[in-house]
Amino acid sequence: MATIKQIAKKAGVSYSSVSRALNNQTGVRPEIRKKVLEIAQELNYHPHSSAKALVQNRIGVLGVVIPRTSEFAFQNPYYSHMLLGLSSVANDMGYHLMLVINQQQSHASLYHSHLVDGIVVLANRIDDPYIPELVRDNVPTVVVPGYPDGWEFDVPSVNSENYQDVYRAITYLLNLGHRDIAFILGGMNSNYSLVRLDAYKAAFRDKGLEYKDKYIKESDFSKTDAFRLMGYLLNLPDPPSAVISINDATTPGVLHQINSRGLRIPEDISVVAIGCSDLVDLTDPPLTTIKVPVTQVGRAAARVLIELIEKGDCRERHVVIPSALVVRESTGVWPSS
Amino acid sequence: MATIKQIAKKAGVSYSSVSRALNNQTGVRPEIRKKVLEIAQELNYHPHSSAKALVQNRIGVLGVVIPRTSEFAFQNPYYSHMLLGLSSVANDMGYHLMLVINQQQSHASLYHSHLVDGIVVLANRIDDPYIPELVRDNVPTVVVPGYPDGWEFDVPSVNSENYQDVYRAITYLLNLGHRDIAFILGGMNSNYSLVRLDAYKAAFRDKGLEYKDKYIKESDFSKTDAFRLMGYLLNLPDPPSAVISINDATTPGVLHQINSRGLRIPEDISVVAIGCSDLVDLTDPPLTTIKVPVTQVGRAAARVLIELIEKGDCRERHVVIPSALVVRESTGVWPSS
DNA sequence: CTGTTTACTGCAAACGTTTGCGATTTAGCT
DNA sequence: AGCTAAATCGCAAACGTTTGCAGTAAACAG
Repeated sequence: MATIKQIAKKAGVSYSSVSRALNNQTGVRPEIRKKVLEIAQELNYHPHSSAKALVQNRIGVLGVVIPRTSEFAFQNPYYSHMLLGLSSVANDMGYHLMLVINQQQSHASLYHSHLVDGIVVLANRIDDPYIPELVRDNVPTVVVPGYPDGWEFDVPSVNSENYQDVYRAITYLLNLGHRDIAFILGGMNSNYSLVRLDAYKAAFRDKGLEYKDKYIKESDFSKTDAFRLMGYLLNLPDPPSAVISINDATTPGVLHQINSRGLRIPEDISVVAIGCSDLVDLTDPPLTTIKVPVTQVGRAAARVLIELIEKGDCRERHVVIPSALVVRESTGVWPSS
Repeated sequence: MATIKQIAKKAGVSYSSVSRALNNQTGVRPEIRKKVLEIAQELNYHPHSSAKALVQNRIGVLGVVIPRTSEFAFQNPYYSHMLLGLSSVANDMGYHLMLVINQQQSHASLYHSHLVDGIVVLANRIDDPYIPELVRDNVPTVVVPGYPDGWEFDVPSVNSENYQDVYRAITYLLNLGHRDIAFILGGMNSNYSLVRLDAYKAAFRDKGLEYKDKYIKESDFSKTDAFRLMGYLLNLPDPPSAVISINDATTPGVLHQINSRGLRIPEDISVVAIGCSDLVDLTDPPLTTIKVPVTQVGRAAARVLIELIEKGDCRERHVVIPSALVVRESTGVWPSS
């Protein structure tokens, strides 16, 4: 492995000059710089990132932590899209990505051992015990999604319009005449579940209507569980006339349950999906969907984190990426006949 | 940030003793060891990984590179499953994961700059220009999937039974009476496409039958393209009676095309899917599937790579993870009436 | 009590960089 | 030519560890 000293010896200059030449800093004669660069090329020189990190106190790596999650949850295309967004910005800004899934120890230790310069926590849970430590220790951190308003501490976050989206979707369904609208949620420690349920309730309230608790079901974010819950709902004496499914993991389960009973969408039941998967287009009929711009969220998260690392602060602590309710053919007026 | 020197000063011992105590090496009095550990705890000490790496010439990170891939290709649950497998073994063995997507420079530079101790290349393409460099420079490397037999160089690899699976599936279809079997492939620079196409052809040949080139279609691994190609196939004067779809990205396109024409599965056309997604269970009818054990492949890849890093060599250079053809209801005898 | 092994301890070098500072050269002006 | 300012250059320290080696103390055997 070639080092700066070897280049220096071969070029007949001191190694501080080599360093300056390689980092194209000022204070080195053009001819020397040229010569150094040539030799570096020839020797296939690559700077030793650890040595560099040691003196500069910066390693150029973003930690991406995905807290303890089940295997089925990780199948969610959410993570792929997010990683793609994070990676693209990180690449452009000269950072690498360290991926940490299901790690059993504190997030902060990654930072304290100088493996990463900052951390983004994906699919953040309200009860994640390690976030307070990140805040206390001043670790550059971005959480996705953010905490509800008025939370006890303030961490930079990136969100899509979780609240507005669901609010719009429910309002839309209410306007179509639906009143018995089921909501297949995830666990209530997920910020997504919390915020989206709030929006669900608010949409009813703002129209002077009552939602019914029995139509609100917490899943474990798996297809299987969504299938089960949807079965329960359809077995009710007064089954819902519409259902909204919280993410790409639950939607297939919901659809499967509906299809397996031979129910027609939207004549017998309207369906609204939330997610980033474009599998929804596959369904028959195409699903009315809250299309979550996950890749964009990932890009923004990387951007904010890098700003946090480099400037020590960020201009916008809570970024919101706009999204949209895409109305397709799985929703219809109620009653339908 | 606490350092070893601070601990040393506080404990009143030399910092070599502290180092030995922390790495529980021999040669330090039990009482001192205890004291050191207490102080380390109290000071929230974390070893500086760069400093460690500098002297030990080992950073404890596996590079996971996903070569230039399109956004839609990365949606494939393949990657999630793989990362889960890699991560679980890496965690257990004390390694971290560096995720590199779509990087524009050579894979080897990651290693040369000491960012990683070794590299696994996912969804390796036959024409990836950076693999030879990894081989030449003796970088600990595992590719998934491997190269075809007799390839010009030999890189450790992990595969599922790509060949056998397709061979079995085609044989199964032939036994059902099918002769016009379409194959929706990916690009022919993908090792998956190459190997699986070989198996397709061999299955025909070994039964003394002829396959027809017109039923073999190369997609770009996208749902959209699969939809288009399936449309083309169904428009033929003699459309295929069965179709096999190469991965989780193409299958939805294939199904969508079939469904949108109101064709019945398996009465009008039999379908075999290849993939790791369990979305296939969602379809009606449930799909006959070559279930690819991607997470296992990921686990094996990490295991081999770590062995390569630590021992300098590995016992088994080409690991094959067994998989299975799961026959469900999307395949039937032909002709069906 | 002496000699020998064993367990512990600390010094200092090494890993490959960056960077402040002083020394030296070069360039620019009169 | 003589003076000043600017550009270039190299020395050496520093970053936080690990580790070989030599030295010291303790334990043990004779």
